[in-house]
Amino acid sequence: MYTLAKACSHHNHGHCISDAINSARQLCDERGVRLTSLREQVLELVWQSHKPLGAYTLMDMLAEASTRRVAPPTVYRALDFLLEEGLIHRINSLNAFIGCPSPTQKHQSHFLICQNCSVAVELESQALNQSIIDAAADSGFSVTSHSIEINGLCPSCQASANKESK
Amino acid sequence: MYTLAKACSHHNHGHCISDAINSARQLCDERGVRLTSLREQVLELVWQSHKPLGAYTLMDMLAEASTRRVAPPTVYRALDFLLEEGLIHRINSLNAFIGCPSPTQKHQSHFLICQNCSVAVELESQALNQSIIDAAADSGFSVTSHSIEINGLCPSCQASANKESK
DNA sequence: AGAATTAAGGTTATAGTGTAACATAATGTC
DNA sequence: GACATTATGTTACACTATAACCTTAATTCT
Repeated sequence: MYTLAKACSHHNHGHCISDAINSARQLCDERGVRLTSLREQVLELVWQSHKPLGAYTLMDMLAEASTRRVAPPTVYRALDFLLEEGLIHRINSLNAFIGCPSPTQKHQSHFLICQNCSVAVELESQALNQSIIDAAADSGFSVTSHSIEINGLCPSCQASANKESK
Repeated sequence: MYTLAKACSHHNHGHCISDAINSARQLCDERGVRLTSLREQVLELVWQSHKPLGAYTLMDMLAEASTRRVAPPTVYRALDFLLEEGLIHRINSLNAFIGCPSPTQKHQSHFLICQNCSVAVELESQALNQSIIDAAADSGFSVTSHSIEINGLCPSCQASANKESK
C-alpha cells in the first residue's frame, strides 16, 4: 500500500505528476534519449509525493504495480537514467530520490528537508550560489558541482508544532 | 597497508594528528564525557589523512592494529560518539568520515572535496551561512542543521592538471 | 526486409553500509 | 563490596548498491 499522503494537502498533486511526465517526455524527445515505459513508470512513482523515496521502496512499488518480480538493478538503472537527465535528484543524507520540478534548467541539488513531514523542496537562490562560488574561490578551489541539504521544519509543520505546545 | 599518502605533502601531518587528539582529550574532559582508548584510536585513524575514510576501512585499520577481530558495531559506536561530540564529520555523498579541525566551535558540515586527490577540507564562510539562513527564511523554513558538499579540484590538483595538458 | 549493431531490461549473485539485540566487561557511585 | 551505568564484544541481519552475464527490443546499415 503505497498511497502516500500528499505532500501538500492544499494542492492538486495530480498536476505535479502530469507536468513532470509531460516535460520529461518533451525533454527526452529533444535530447534524443529514450524515456522508456519503465523509466517513465519510475519517474511517476518518484513523483507520487514530495517526499524523497528510497530505491527499494520504489522497487516494491514497481513490483506491486506489475505482478512480476523486480530486482534492484532494474530500478537502479532507471534511476541512473533519470539522474543523468536531471529528471530526479538524489538526497545523499537520506539515500533517497525525488523528482525535479525544473529539469530543463541545469542547476545544483539544493534542498530544504522537513524533519517532521519528510517533504523536501528545492531551494533556488542566486545569492546562495554566488556565496558558494565565492567561498570556494577564496580557497582556490575550482567547483564542478555542489549539493546543499538543509534540515528543519517546513512552514506547515512549524504551525502544527506551535499548536501542539499550547 | 593503510599508510595513506599524506593529504598535503608540504605540511607535517603529525601536527594535525597530535593537535586533534590533544584538543579532543581536553574537550571531552571539559564536557565530562569519556574519550576511551577505542574512541581515541578511531579518531587517530580518521586523522591519518585529510581524506574521508569509510567505516569499513577504519574497521580494517583497527583490526590490523590490534590482532583481535573487530566487528562493525565497534567502529560505528565510536564514530557515533565522535560525531556526537563534533570531533569528526560525516560526508554524506561519500559515506565517509573526516576529522574536524575545530571541534570547539559549533558549526555546520561544509566541505570542499577534491575529485582528483580525495582530500576534503572544511569551508567556513559567514556569508555562506547567512545565505543559507536567508534563503531558507524566504521559504518560511526554520533551519536546524545543514550540510554543503562541494566537488571540484583543489589548488594543487588544478596545477597538476595544467601541467598535464601542456 | 533481413542482418548486424546497439541499447535496454531481466536475472543471479554479491559487495558495501549500517543496526538490532543481547552478552560481557569496565567504570562510577553509594 | 554491591549496585547502577556506561562501554564494548558478538552474532545476526537489514538496507543500499553494483558486477556480470544473458535475453529482448530498438536502431542502423545494406
